[in-house]
Amino acid sequence: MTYTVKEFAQMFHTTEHTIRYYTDINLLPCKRDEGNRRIFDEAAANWMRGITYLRNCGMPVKDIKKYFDLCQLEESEENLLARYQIIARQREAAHKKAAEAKATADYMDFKLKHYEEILAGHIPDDTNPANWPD
Amino acid sequence: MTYTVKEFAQMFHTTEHTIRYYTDINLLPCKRDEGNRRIFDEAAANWMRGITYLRNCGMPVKDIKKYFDLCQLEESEENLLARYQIIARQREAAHKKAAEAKATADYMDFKLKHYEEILAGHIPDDTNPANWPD
DNA sequence: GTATTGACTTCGAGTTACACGAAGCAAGTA
DNA sequence: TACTTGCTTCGTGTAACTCGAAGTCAATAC
Repeated sequence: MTYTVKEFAQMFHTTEHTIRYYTDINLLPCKRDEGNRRIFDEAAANWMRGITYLRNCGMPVKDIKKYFDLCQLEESEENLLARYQIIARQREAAHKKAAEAKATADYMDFKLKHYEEILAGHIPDDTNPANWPD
Repeated sequence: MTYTVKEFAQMFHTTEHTIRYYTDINLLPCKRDEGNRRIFDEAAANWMRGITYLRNCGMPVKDIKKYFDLCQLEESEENLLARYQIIARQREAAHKKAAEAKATADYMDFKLKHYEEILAGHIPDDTNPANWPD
């Protein structure tokens, strides 16, 4: 099973621009068909999945590239440990982000309810941000 | 109670650069002392809290500015409804982000455990991203 | 058989949201 | 008096896209 740029972008909920950008900077490997068009296979999809998760951790593309370079080096205890530490750090970052995102979602729930109260006429419109609660 | 740029940045876990940037683009209001230095008060802190949450929703600073402009306009049913809809949309975005961040954190947990298994010698090193599981 | 359409290509410039560093001023300390 | 600290402005740099122009190529429309 192979995919075009368009299909690949849809699979990962991103844009064709981004996919091309990743291939151009050699972050995402791809082959070409007779017409020089990019084609992606399952292996590329696995790379892309990894990229997506690491980007969601907030990891810069340059660092992801370095990590993938490590993954493709000959295996050694040192190399393995280095990769382990990278993943451990990114796991930490991911949990931090998740907690922050949860707090934001909770606050927005509160905020929306507040607006609904105002709209229902139960409380006055006090939405000027200078008056927002702590 | 008033705050300097440095204090304000620390309060919101950001950088002085960012605080100055926000004041420069008139997103965050601030006064000046006799020495022309920025000073922030509780009202500014409330603004900044709002900015922080809305940024965490993924809202662009330009849109946040527009929202704050609405907040400071004369009150009307139309205005109120417009603000309500903005907040509703951002609440949606926040929940989406939170779910995504949770999924990422879960995946990174799995990934780290996988590495720990490898380090413990229970399974071989199969970390080449081309072999990552679906 | 030509024309048009659609999907891809490259390449260079633009955008957002900061990040950084130089150079300057003002107050406090050695 | 010199130095340090902490701010100031201003202008450039950066990351990760994002967009648009211009070209290629194959398939369908007339």
